[in-house]
Amino acid sequence: MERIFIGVAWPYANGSLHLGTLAGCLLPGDIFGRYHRMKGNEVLMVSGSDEHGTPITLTAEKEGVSPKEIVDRYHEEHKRSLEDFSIKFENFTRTSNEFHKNVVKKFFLRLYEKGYIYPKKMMAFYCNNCSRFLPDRYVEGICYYCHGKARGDQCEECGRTLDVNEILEPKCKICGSTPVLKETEHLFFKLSAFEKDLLQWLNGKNFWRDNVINFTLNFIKSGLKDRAITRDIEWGVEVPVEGYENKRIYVWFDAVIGYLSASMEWAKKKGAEDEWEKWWVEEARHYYFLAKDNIPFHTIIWPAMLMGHGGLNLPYDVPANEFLTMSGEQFSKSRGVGIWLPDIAKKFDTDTIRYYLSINMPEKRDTDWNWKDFEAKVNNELVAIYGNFVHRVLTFIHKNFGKIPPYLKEGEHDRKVINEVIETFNEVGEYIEKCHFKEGIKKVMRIAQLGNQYMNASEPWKLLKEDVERCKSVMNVCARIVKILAIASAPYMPKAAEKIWHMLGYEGSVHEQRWEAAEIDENEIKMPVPLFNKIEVDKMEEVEDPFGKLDLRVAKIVGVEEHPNADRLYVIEIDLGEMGKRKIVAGIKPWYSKEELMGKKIVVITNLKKARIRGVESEGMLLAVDENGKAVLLVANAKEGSRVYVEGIEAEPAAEVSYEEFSKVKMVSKDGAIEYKGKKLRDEEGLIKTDKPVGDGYPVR
RNA sequence: AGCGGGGUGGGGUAGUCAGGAAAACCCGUCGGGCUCAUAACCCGAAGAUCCGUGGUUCAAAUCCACGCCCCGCUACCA
Repeated sequence: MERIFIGVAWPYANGSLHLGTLAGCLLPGDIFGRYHRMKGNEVLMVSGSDEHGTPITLTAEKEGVSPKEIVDRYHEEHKRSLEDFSIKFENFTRTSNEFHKNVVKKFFLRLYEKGYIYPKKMMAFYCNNCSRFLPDRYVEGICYYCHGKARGDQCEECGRTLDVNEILEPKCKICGSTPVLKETEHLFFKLSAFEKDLLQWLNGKNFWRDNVINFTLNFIKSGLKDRAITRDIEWGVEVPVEGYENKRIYVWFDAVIGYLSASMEWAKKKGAEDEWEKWWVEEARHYYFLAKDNIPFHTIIWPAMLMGHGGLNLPYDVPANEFLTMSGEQFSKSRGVGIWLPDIAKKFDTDTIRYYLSINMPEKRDTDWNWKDFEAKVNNELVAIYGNFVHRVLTFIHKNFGKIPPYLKEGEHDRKVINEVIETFNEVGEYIEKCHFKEGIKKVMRIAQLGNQYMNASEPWKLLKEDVERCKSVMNVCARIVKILAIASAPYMPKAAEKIWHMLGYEGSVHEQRWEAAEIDENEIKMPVPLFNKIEVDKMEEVEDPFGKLDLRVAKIVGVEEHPNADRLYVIEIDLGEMGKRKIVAGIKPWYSKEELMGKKIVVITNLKKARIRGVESEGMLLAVDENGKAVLLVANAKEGSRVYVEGIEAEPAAEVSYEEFSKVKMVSKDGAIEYKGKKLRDEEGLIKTDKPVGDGYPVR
């Protein structure tokens, strides 16, 4: 028997859970946990809602409620989603509860007393208007070096890490006003002190996934910096040090300690207060399930914190996953790309989703959630191979015998088939143990396939008339395969496995069975009901083409002025017919004179988020081909204000699209016209053309 | 910009670290079989310059070099 600790990354309580979290963290953790419980190992699996930090306070302000209300809402919703998707934790708790806060404070103090936490003064942006210090990502400005867009402490253009005084024209992202630099003192965690110990610890981790170990080693080699672990906010865990009453512990620092506090809380609720020590102090293997963006927290920061604390177990393995994408696009709460667990749980049997995410898990690379593929895999694999095998066996037995028949007369292939099934069953377990969940579910399906093949070859429907004893024997073997299938699939599809278990006439729960390829008993069986139904993904589920969100129009240039503070920009007045006139800023001055532009019919995106460009507001953007940095305008034919489109994509313009969304739409030059996904851009009168000849394949911006 | 991961039949993936006969699996397509079962299941076939170029080797998807393309991370999106 072994002790297994399973930590699943804490979902942030600022929104609903989406499929990415399920595919990358919750589901692999759950499969692993369920398997080990069946294996007879002692499992402690914990996680909870991560409820502190600035984003939550901002959401609260936006909605005019308290942060507590926000986190209460999402914590409850998360718990419901976990139940919907059969994710079983020993303890799923939350970071805003007092128990957790106390553990964090104790942990913090211990590091403080051991000298791993020290104070340091620093300069930070303070917004007078919002009356608060601004976290890095809420400051936007211009990079001192390349004059590109700087977000927080980093320039998005040149990638340089910026000091606060290297950000020009800083703006508060919340209110838009200019923040000032103000001195503040924070407590820092001496991460740098752990470099050697971390490297030594990582030395034995050559069994980790390539991406995890390489990324981690590289991260350490590039130098560990001490990080501030307090913030100037009110929402969070109080700092247990005098003079810091107005500050709170930084959210990531408090969240990872949750693994420990949740374990302690579980023991306490159980009435065995010291039992957490069995996992944290005594020998136990610690696994953490998370996605790739979270790697350094679990392979560097948390281990360093544990080392600093002393006497606690470090991670054994961190099988981080890649990302699940949505038709190639990354899930994003801010951009609203994603599928939310509460929504999808209403529409489909959650085991079908667990199946698709298991067989399509982003273990080694990003994988794509594709609705059509989901439909195909559920219908052609899960229903047809797995569901149908169970159903044909059970209905045959129910109809002809009423109970599972005994094994009376040997057939020549029986032994061979059973051995192969058992071998495959064992492989399922081996793969799960190695965290190769995808391979594991494939082996589960292999068991069903073996069953189908055996039944086909044995033709019990013929034997029923010719040789009943042999028929019974064949069905005994089939029933046993069904039973093994139920056990093998229990970690992956807990509800379906349980249904099979009961249909086979067993009492209790399949989840309490031992993980073994057991013999079958002569149970009476109930009227079988199909396990899964075929699904149909209606059009609404499919994400519309991002092109459809753009509102592209023909615009006539009616005025051109020079931009007051920029030498490459024009401020252009355009006429959009019925939509009226408006001003846009365009960087085409080096290539077009004012006279050339006047009266031209061009293509403009009108629902792009308004942007202030060097002090002048631009209400849209003109489209041009970027030929190695040189702009070439697109020219239209139809009257101003009319739509520009490609055939076959329905135009459903969003109220507003961000620049990022726009840049996802990849239009390129081709034969003097513009193509999107191989189709030509056009208006009512004909194709959109380029103003001047341009080579093929250049992007439109 | 730096770093990490990836590019394998029409789609989705395994194989790559330890190089070796026919590049494996699921879906789709085509042909056949069967009828117990949710038009299911079973068998067979077609279909791949394994991103490109060059190199090492008796032998390269696999090792090396260069290049192209996708994704992510860079400390607050799983």
